[in-house]
Amino acid sequence: MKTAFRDVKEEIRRRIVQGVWGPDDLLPNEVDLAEEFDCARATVNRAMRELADEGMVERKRKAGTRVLPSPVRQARFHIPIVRKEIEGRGAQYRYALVNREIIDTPDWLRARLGLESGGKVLHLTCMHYGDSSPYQFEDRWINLTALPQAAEADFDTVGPNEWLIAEVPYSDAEISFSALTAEAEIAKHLGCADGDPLFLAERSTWFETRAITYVRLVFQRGYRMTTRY
Amino acid sequence: MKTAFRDVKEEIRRRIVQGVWGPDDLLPNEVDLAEEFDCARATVNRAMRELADEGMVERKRKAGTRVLPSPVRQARFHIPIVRKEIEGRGAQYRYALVNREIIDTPDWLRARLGLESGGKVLHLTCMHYGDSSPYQFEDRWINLTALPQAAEADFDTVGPNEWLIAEVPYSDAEISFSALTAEAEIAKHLGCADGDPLFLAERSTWFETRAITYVRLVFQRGYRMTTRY
DNA sequence: ATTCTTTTTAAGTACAGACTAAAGTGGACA
DNA sequence: TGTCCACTTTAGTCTGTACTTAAAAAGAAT
Repeated sequence: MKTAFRDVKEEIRRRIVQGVWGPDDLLPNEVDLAEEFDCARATVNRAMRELADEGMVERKRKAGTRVLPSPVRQARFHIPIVRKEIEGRGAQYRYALVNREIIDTPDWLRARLGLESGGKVLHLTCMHYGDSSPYQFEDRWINLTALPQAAEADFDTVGPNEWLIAEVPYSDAEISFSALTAEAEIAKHLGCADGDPLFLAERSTWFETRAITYVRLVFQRGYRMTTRY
Repeated sequence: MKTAFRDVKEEIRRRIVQGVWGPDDLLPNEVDLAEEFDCARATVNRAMRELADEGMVERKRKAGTRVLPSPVRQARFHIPIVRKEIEGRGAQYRYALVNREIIDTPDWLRARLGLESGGKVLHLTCMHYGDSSPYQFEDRWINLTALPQAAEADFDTVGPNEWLIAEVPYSDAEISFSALTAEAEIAKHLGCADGDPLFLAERSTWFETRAITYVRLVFQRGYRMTTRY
């Protein structure tokens, strides 16, 4: 008997999985379960709290703990750093800056990041390769009002992602996945056909309400973002 | 002072965000932090454990707790039940069965689900609508060896997803997102143009190592799967 | 110097007890 | 009948103590 709370958690999970406690059923309260499992209430509490975290049960004061009807409500995706992802596959990582410009912040970007009008942004486009074959196209916009030092940074050798990680301590972010069609330029960069369907990840990040960057990551053809749960 | 552990957690998070403790830095140990915050070690432990869960720090016995270099490593996505998602937008949900057939399990499906050869599967295609406009195309395969009762179920009125939730208590799953091109049939169902890029979610589920179902969910044009963290 | 062993340190877990805060329940009252 | 408030139940949290375990560091043996 190594970790009691894990055992309790797995036993409760087992009973839910096997239908002993069906959807919307109310579980026994913590005191009773603690007695049944012969452990402290805190132990049962931890087990059930983690099950609630995972979306398996719902807990409310006084109302008790009940089994949620839908099997799974959430999945965790690990958002990889491109270089690590490529190296993790045993391939050689290569980065290249395609284009760099400083321009007035376009309206669509101001709207997306919630910016005041009038600032400048650094617009970078770059490519990430694995063993010389195109892996990801990066279209990056950095808010120079919040990060003026980005204008001086050397993005010829260091990718903007890694530069930002080192420069900005931490941030809130919004990420979304969707699909898009490769048009001429992206098709050329990614070495796919014009019109191919591509997987797109977009991320906006803020540092304490100040918008930092917005990025569009277009993945190679056939890319799949996968997770188990 | 309502919840001490939350305060501790937010203060630690603040220090990391603001760079007081930078990437790869070692945090003070639990005993010291407990003294600083004037609380029990268990309280600090809970705060740091949750930060570790969120991917902000890494904890190792003896080695202590250190700040992880990359700002965010993971994002949680809520996988919605189609009906709830549509109703949540205030739209009227409608479901329609497009096709139903029972066939020998195709090889690609056996490979994907890790099945023995020889069984039959129920293949369903259906549509989900919100306010009469197409929302999602569902291409569902149910393993009749594991779930023979599916052959008798009435999928004219109940969607396979909701039927499965009620029938199979719980399961492991693998989910992946990618992009695909609308070909004629799907374009017709989803009311988009041939060749449009569409967002695809695929999910395989198992119940205690027995494969239950594989489903391809093709979303309406322009669908975005979004989360904040 | 290298490898093995022991020690030490910091996190991981457990528990009993206590108090808090929601949220149903039911009764008093208008 | 309907509204509101006191009561009760149940999860949420904190504390202090104790013991366990992993792993780094230091020491010992080769």
